[in-house]
Amino acid sequence: MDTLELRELRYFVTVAEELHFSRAAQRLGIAQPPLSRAIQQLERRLGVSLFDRDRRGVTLTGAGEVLLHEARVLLDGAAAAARRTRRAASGSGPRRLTLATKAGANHELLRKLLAVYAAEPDAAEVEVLPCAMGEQARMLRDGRADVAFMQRPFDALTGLDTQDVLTEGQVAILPATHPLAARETLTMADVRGLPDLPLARWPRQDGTYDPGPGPEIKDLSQLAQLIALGQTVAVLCASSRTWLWNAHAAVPLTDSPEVTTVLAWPAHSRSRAVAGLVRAAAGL
Amino acid sequence: MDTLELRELRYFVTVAEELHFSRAAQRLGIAQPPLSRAIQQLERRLGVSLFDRDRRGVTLTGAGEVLLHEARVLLDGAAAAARRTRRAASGSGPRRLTLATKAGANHELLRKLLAVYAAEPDAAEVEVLPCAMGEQARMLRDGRADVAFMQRPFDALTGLDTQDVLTEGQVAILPATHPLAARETLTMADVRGLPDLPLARWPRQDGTYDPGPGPEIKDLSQLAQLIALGQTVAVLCASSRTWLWNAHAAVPLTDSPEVTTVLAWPAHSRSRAVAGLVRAAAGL
DNA sequence: CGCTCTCATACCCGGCGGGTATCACAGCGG
DNA sequence: CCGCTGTGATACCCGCCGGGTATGAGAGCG
Repeated sequence: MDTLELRELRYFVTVAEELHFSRAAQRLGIAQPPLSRAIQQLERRLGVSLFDRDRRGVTLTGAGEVLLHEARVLLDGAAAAARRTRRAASGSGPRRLTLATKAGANHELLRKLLAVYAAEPDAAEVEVLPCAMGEQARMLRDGRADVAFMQRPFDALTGLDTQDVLTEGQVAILPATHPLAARETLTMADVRGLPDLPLARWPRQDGTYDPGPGPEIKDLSQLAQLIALGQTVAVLCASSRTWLWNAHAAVPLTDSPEVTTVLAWPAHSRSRAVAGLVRAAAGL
Repeated sequence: MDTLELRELRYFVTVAEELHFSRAAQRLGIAQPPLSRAIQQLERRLGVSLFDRDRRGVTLTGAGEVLLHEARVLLDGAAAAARRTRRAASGSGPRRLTLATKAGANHELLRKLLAVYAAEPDAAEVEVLPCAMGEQARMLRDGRADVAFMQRPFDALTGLDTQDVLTEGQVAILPATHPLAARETLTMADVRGLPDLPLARWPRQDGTYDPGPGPEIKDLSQLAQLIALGQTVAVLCASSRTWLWNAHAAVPLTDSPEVTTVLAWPAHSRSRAVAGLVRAAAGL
């Protein structure tokens, strides 16, 4: 019948990644024949062929590609479900929330939100978990966090629900000694392609960087250091001013897109505590 | 270990719904003892107790509530994954798309979108599937449709990604013979609480209706009929004008919230065809 | 033509998911 | 106070299925 099992999906994903039954079996810690059989069984159940095994190797069919993606989502979801359940049990209970946030971003706003929320009658205890650059989305998706501070349009918000909290412009952060630091405003064209000061590069979702001359940034303290040393410029949202050093200068950009800080949570969350926090955020 | 299995989750959900092991076992078509054992095993695996079994009945623990919700999402996801995989295989392939749309809404816009998309080099064939009121979301979630026309803020878009297509005001649709039909504009206050003409009521997500004097609407043809008969008024987005009868009159509302028609698709979709359609929609 | 590398097939075994019988316990009516 | 009823838990057995090993069947290749 219809009754997919996660074990089969785990097997399938491994084979689809390796495109090689023996290697996949090895990675799974089982022998090759049972793996072949499991995949055949899955194909029979779905009534669909997932791999083309012709001479010279195994390839995914169209349906296989679809299932590969679906299966990954499901497996991640299962791991998240387990984690959320464990967290709900282990002391934390529904009376405790974990909020993930960018390491260096907007403690003012967060403080205000937490203060407003704490005033609610049945407010949960909120644990704030600063995390690396694009890490919040993963935290939410895999169940380690209940809610997160993120930024549109930078962060990938797919599959998350959001509540806008604050919209603001961006500023260029440059060394205080740089000639442009004295200007009242700048344009993107001004900061892009300064021969002496390449624009810093952020990691994309997958952790890679697009090519360019600027340094590859891993976290804010590193960026701050590099700017102070006069080695790079960065473009950040205006509230980044809160953590600037003396050696930094922030100049508003007139033509950069606006950045909206949002509170984000997994689309299917039904936690009362999250709902309360969102209500508080909506009222800011 | 960590290795949840869907069979266990199915069992768990059934017990959680029945709050009674014997009845749950009956519904599952197995005997009670294996079911008890399966649940115990699940609890052991998670290291969490999911039910309180004291004298007089079984109740969910906090962690149990969390897992119940997570498990339902996962099981729905698994069913959707199977459906999507089968659809991807059965002829349709990635070269075919199913678009769900409200029965009577905005064929103009849809025609334009389909025309623009069809002009793309590798456009897929699009099958349009008109469906009942709030049905599109379910269609997307359970894998029967790839993409849908929906409306904000009416439809529940949780867990879906969207591309705005058109924003417009709302109009009151009333019998052509009604005194207010001659007015240039109306306000919400005008149409709410007309003694002779109660406002039509739409189903909510769960299929229930909020209380009120007006008739409970199931589909547009029914609504059109009732308005023509002079039995009700409705508030709809401006593009509803396309399907009006002679016996209807549409009068713009000045103070009703704007309605945005959006193209929506499951948050994790990676289909090239969907992406193409979204691109076409973005360019409208 | 064999050698090798693939995945599929054939076959066997042990564990686990399923069943039946029974227990332990709580409420309850006599 | 005592069975009776109905709950979930325990004990035990069985058959199937997931796992293993050995081998087959093609395809490339020296």
